[in-house]
Amino acid sequence: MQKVTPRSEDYARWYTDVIQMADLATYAPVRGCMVIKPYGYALWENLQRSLDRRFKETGHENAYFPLFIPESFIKKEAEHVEGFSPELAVVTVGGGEVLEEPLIVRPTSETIIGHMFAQWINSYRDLPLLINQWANVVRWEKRPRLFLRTTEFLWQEGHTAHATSEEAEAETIQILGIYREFAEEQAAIPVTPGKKSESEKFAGALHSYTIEAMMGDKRALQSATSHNLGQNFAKAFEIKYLDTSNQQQYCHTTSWGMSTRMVGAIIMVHGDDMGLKMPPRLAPVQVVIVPIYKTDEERAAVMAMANETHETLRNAGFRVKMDNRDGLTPGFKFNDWEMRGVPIRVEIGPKDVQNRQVVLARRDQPGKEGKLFMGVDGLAENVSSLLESIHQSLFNSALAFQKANTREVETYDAFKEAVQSGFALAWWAGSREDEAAVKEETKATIRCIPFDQPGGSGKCVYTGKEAKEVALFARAY
RNA sequence: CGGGGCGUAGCGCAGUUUGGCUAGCGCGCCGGCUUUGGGUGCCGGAGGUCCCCGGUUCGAAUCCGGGCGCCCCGACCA
Repeated sequence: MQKVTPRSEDYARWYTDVIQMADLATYAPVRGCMVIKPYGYALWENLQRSLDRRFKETGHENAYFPLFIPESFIKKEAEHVEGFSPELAVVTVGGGEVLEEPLIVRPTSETIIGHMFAQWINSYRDLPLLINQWANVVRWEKRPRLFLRTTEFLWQEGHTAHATSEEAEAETIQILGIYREFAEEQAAIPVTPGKKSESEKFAGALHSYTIEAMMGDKRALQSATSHNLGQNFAKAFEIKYLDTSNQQQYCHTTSWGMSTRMVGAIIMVHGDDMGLKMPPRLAPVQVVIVPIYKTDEERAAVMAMANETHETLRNAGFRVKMDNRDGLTPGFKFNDWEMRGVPIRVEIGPKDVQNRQVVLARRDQPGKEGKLFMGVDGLAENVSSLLESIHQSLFNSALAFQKANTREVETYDAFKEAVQSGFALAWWAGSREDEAAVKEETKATIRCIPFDQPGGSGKCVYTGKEAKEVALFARAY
């Protein structure tokens, strides 16, 4: 097995190396598409389970809508069609015959779900309608990258309808809170929640909200979005209800999503030159056991204790893997599991059998410093607190990195320097055109207007006009 | 869509300039021995439409023409 390209040498290659060497995914024989391998899919499933639980706890229900959307549906909302038409995959032939109306392979499902909502909603009593679907979508991207932007990707898309503008806004914000909580508490990724600028918002939305995270190369990644669609789609699809005074009213709708892109975030936020670091709460394998022996005699004793340990930890509810592969040296296995990012490795050798102890090695502290001896008694408790501590340490170092590379800037010169490598926080009162000019000159865009504002006012970093809000700028994926 | 690179074993590549013997190497894979507390070593073996089509030639991975595909950088996009 060879080593990954160091991050400092070529970050993009490091990223694709890690994905393939850690066995998360591989290129498919179709341009821009990937095969998610079992280890990568297991991570996605853990992520899915965790998010799904949160959606259900807040009253949402899962459903499933068709992969194909009639072309005319896409065209009903003006901004929506303009935003998405360049990246649509279109089916024109079915069963050997040219279709009367082409079918779009869904790039997102606002339109077809809007069409169904119009039929399902009649009365204020039908509201709110809170639906989520887990699905694949297709966007014909010009420049695909594994997990970050693949032609086909997996995601969840929530779609809700409400009686009032206030309720729709509250839903949009609530969901963003769920995404933030998920990112921080499950994936150990600190994020900046905020509002999208006019030019960055979703095609057809009133407002878009986002959580932005800083990757290991100091670029930003939009990790999830939540949109208040206002009445735009309700009007396009006639989603109406009768209010208590028997008046027809348009609904206020929302949509929100998190995708397999999140896997890319996990790789780029935590990974190092030895490979992945899986956040413990989502890790497909939380603990790997590596038995070490020379003779058959040793093997019998070591395996007995290794199996006992395996069972103890499994019964305690951990995701445990026994690496009893023959013919591979311990050193090889250590490196292999470090590449895969398993948070805790348990080493058991003849010496440990004698002393009724094991060696625990933590992935976030490489080498000897991360190793500690631990008695077999009470192992499960110790593993539990160690996993917690690893989660915290991953989160803390990601947060420290983000803070160290985020600068508050007042002049445009300082701004330009800051966004070369990192985030810049700056007062902003510019127009859409100003934003485009900044992008042209620096490649940086407004990632969001953070919820967390200093208050008061300041001087816009670009126009010099009086500004009431601070924007977060960065180069983004 | 613009620029660059590449297509030869599962993966990474050499060979192509200057056509010629049975198409090689490393990793991985299979078998055996050896080794095992930080990427063991040795021996043997399996594995190929040299991207595709056409042409030139006694002879093409190699030369000529056409096509296809993928990757990277940029523009676009969320």
